[in-house]
Amino acid sequence: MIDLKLLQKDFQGVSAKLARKGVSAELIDDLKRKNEELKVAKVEYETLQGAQNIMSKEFGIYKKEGRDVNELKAKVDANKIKIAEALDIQREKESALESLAMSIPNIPDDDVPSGADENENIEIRKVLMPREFSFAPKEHWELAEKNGWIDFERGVKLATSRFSVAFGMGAKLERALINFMLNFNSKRGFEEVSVPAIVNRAALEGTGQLPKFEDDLYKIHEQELFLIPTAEVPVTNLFQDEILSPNELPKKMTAYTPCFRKEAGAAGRDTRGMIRQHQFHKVELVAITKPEDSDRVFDEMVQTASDLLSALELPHRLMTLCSGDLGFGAAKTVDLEVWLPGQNSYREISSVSNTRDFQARRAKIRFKDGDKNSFVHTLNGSSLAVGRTMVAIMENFQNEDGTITIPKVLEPYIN
RNA sequence: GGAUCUUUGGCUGAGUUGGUCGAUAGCACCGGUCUUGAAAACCGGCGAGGGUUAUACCUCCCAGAGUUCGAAUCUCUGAGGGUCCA
Repeated sequence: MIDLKLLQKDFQGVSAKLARKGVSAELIDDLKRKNEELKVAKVEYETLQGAQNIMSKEFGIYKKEGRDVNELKAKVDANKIKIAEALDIQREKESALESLAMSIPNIPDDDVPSGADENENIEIRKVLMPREFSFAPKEHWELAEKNGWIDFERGVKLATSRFSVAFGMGAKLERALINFMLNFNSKRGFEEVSVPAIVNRAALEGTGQLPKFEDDLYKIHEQELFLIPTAEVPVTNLFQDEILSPNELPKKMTAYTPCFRKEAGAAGRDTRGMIRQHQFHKVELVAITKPEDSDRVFDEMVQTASDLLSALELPHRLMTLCSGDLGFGAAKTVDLEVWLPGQNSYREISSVSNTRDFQARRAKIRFKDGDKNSFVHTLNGSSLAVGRTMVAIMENFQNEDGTITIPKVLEPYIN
């Protein structure tokens, strides 16, 4: 959630920054007005409630002294009606403000380039050059089926489209990658955690998936629970509503979970293969830091993901997302795109974001900052999306006869 | 699934004949005295959000609703936890 105090203080600045993310000035103006209206309503209610408290105390004293309370009771009863009305108004204003505020995205960092969409993202650097093929490289779905690694039809049979099944070496490779990634991240100082893949509404509100993106989530209706779209949700919310001690920061964690996404807005995109599945595996990095440390940890996370790709000998490039391509909660994002020779293009395989205090404010994650309590910064990044890593391995390590060489670092995990 | 108990500030834990209780105490934590330094001891501080220049003031004792002039304390519903019976 954006900082309403900051909005009140610097309306021009905030709305200018949000404009870069495509939020209209009218919306921000509306937010500001709703905030002011709530303040007025609160003062009204609190004044009445204060009077009520005083009268109630008097009432007790009157009783004790045996004085007549009829007149006081009449006053108190009259005031009570006004309080009820004032409270109704306050609640109305409160929910109006909240539902609007919760749907406003985070403010992008000043150094994020302006742009409308992914075409205006800026390349930071390329790491490892794509190999030269002496034959026409195949796409991964062809290789996957040919080697018997992935069965797309049976996934559809079991569930619906965009589900698949891994067999034999395909399944082994998946498991090897998860283990390799977790170990790699652990060595970089990220503590391994294992978390639920089902969470409640509060958790998803905390990280920003709700209330706005409910259509993208699988929901268990009878219990108001949701399948997680990313481990970012449970891991970040681990500290929801907590005040952390400064000496336990930064908290750096890594978690493997399955992820579930409806991909509601992606009809027709990547319908073949395993680039865009409803269920996929991912190893995630999450960090909780003091505000002054988040830039440093952000770089660390980007570097970790990039090094992971390098260890797997996968050519990739780093992209700074422009303002228009930035996710809802992100102030800054670097995407890692892996080279796919079969598709002859770079495709996203990891996305590292700094949300600053946006999620912390929603999830109420704070730390003792001297004598006051301040919001932490939260960061998240994939390292990596397992399915897409398998795609990258298949396409980059394919041989002319359609067989696939396993990257050296994974050998100990396969055998 | 049935019965019963329970849910208080980081933790433990008072408070349940409704009214100076937003709340006792211990531990932890922070500051100080003492010490070469540390420990112990002693002194002081110590829940959160809003609001204010700062006070005042308002809200929060699992969540929600109710009774009452007034609820941590009473009633109902729900959620979590314990125990017993299935």
